[in-house]
Amino acid sequence: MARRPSNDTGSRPVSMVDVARAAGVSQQTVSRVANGLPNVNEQTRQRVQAAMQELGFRPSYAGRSLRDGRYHSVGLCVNDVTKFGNLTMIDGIASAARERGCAITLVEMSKTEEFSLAEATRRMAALPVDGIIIGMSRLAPDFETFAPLPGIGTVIVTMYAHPRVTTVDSDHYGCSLLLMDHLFELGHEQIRFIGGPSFSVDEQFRRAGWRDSLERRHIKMAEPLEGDWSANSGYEAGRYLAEHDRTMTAIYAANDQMANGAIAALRDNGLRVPEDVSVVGVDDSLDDFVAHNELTTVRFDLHQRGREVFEHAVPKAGATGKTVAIRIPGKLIVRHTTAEPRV
Amino acid sequence: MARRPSNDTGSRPVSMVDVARAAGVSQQTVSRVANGLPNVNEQTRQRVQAAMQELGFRPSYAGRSLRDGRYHSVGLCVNDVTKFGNLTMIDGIASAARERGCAITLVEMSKTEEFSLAEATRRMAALPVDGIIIGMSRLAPDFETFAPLPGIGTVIVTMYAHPRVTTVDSDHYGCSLLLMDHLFELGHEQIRFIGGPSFSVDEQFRRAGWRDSLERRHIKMAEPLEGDWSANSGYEAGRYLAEHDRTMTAIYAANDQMANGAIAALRDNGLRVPEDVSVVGVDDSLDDFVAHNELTTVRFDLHQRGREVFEHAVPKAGATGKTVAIRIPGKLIVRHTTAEPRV
DNA sequence: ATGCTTTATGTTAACGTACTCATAACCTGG
DNA sequence: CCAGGTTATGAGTACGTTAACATAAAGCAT
Repeated sequence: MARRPSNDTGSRPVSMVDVARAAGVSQQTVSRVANGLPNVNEQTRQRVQAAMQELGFRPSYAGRSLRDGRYHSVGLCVNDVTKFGNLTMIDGIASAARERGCAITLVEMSKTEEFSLAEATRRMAALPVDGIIIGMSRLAPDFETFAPLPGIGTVIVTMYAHPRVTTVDSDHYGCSLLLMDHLFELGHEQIRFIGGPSFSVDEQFRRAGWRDSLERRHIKMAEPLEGDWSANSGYEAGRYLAEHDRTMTAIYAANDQMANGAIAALRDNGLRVPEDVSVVGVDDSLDDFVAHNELTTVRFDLHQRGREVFEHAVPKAGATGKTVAIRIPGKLIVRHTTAEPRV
Repeated sequence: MARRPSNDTGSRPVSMVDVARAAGVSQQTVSRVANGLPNVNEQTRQRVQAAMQELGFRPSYAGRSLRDGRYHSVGLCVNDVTKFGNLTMIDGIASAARERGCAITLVEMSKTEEFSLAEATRRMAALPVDGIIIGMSRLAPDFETFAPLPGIGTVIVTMYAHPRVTTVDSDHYGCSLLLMDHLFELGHEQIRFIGGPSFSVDEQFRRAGWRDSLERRHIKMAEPLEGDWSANSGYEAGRYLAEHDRTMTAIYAANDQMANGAIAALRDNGLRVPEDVSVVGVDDSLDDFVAHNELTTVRFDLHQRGREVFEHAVPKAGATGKTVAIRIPGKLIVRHTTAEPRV
C-alpha cells in the first residue's frame, strides 16, 4: 500500500507534490511557479501551470501559514452583527483589511450570554488570526483585570481606556460636545436628553458629554430619559417631554432613530420642529430610510476608525507596540431640525 | 547556534514542544492534555497545564489544520457589507456558524469593480475555509459558465438557479406573489411598481413577481419605476405617480425604505394612505428607524436562510452532494397601509 | 581550454499538530 | 510468579509549504 495514495480518487486535496509528479518536476519548482518567482524556464512554467489547472490545485492555507507564521486575517468578535454600531465596525474594518490584502475572521458571540474579554480572547486565539479585535458595546465584567495574550495584537473597540490594551473608537463623548455647542450657539439652554439603554458604552459616553456640557455652563440638568435606540422608544420619550416639559427648547437624542421618533411625537403633539423645539441626533443613519432627512446630527468616519483598529491589531513591522487610546472625532452636520429657540 | 532557539525571547510563538520541555514530558503528552484526552496521569496533567499557563501556550491553528485537513471556518464573499441584504446574510450565517462551532472568514470584494465568480472563488480558495459562500447581488458575468472548485462546497446566494452549484435565497419572487395576492383580495387592480436598480438580482425577481401576478389576471401593466432602494428615490417615484397617475389604487415598492418614501410623497400630495392609495414594501426593515411603523410588508426568515446556506456550504458527513436550488418563503405582514380601494 | 557568472532545478529542513504504534510500568487473577 | 491486561508515556511520521543551500548546465571573458 502506497503511503501517499495516488490522487486519482480525489480523496485528498491536490498538493504541490501531486502537481510536481504530473509535470515531471520537483515540488520546489511548483512552489516557484505558484508564487511567480523568477528563474523558471518558460517551457517548464507552462507545463506546471497546465498540470495545476488540470488537477485543480489549490494552495494549502494551512501549509503556507504554518511555514511563514502569518495568517493574513484579523479576528473580529462582536456580540450582535446587526446592531448599527457593530455593522459599521465590520464595514470599516473590512475595507481596511481589503486594502492590506487581509480577510476578517468573524465570530459572533452569543447575543444573550454575557461575554467576558477573556472568553472572547480565548476563542479568537484558536483561529487563524494575526490580531484580535473585540467590540465591547457593553462593559465586560473583566475589563479592568483583562490582560491581552502576549504575542498577538489586541484592540478593543470601546470608549473606555485600558492600561494594557489599545482601545479605539469614534468619539462618543466628543460628539455630544459638538452638538451641545451647536445648540448653545443658537441660544438653547434647556436641552433634554433621550439616551440609549444605560448598559451601552456608547450611551454612557454620549450622556456624559451632554451632562458635562451643561455643567460647564452651570445649567441645571433635567433628568435624562432612557430609550432602547429604536424610533418607537424615541417617540415615547418625545411624547413624554411634549406633555410634561414646556420649558425645554431642544432635545438631544443619543441616536438618529430615536431623534426621528421624538420629532414625530413632538409634531403629533402640536409642537413644530425646529420652530418650537430643536432636535439633534447622532450617527447620520437615516438617509436610506427616511425621505428628505433634515436631522442635524454627527457623522463618524467609520472607515477611518476601521483603519485605525486594523493597523493597531495587525501592526506593521516597526510599530512601537505602545498601547494607546484613539478617539476619532465626528463631524457636525447641520440640517434643518435646529434653529434659534423661540423667545 | 541552536536550531530551535530557546523561546525565552518570545520571538517565536510557544509551541507544544516548548511546553513539553518546560514540563519535562514529550510533545505528545502535551497534545493529550491540550485536547483533554484520557490516559494522562493527574499529576502530569497539572504539571503540563501549569507550563502552558506560564508560557502562554496558544495552539497553532495552522498546525492543527494542516494535520487534520479542516478549518472550521466558512468563507463568505460579499461586495458591500452595509447593504441590507448582505448584512442580514452575514447575520444569518454567523449564527448558523456559531451553532456549529465555526467562524466566518469574510472577504469584501471591491464595491466598485465588477466581480466574477471565478475571481471570488479564487480568492476565497486561498483562505482557511471548508466551504465557500458567495453573495451574488448582481448577476456575475461568468454566472452561466462558472464551475465550482472540486472538493470544496460552494453555495451562491442568489435567486438564479445554476446547474452545477447549489443556490439558496429568500424567495424574492414569491414575496411579490404574497403581496399582490393580498392587494388583489382587497380589490386592487391598478398596482404600480417602484423597483430597485435594474442590475439588482433581488429587484429583477421582485419585479418579475409583480409582472407575472398582473399578467396572470390579465391586468394591463403600467410602466414600472426604478429607484435605488433609498427612501428619497421612493419619494421621487411616489411624487411622480401622485402627479401623473390618478387611476392607481396601490403601490408596490420593492423595499420598505422606498415604500416609506413613497408614502411621504403621497401624503405631501394630498393623497391618504391607505384610504386613497395602498402601499406595500418588502423586508420589514423599518421598525428601528420609524416610529409607529404601519407598513404592510413581507418578512424573511434570515436565520433560516443562513442555516440553509451554511449547511450546504459545509455539508455534514453523509450529505448527498447534489446541487439544489432552495427558496425560502417570506411571510406576509399586514399592517395599516393597505385597505380596500376607494370606489 | 580555464575559471567565473548566470540560470534552472533539485534536496533538505523546518514550521506545529495529532495519529499510530511501541514500550514500559503497573495491576490482577490463577 | 507468570500470563494477560490496563495505564502512562514516548518515538516516529505525515500533513503542505517555502527558505536556504546545493548542484548542474550553459554562457562568456580571458
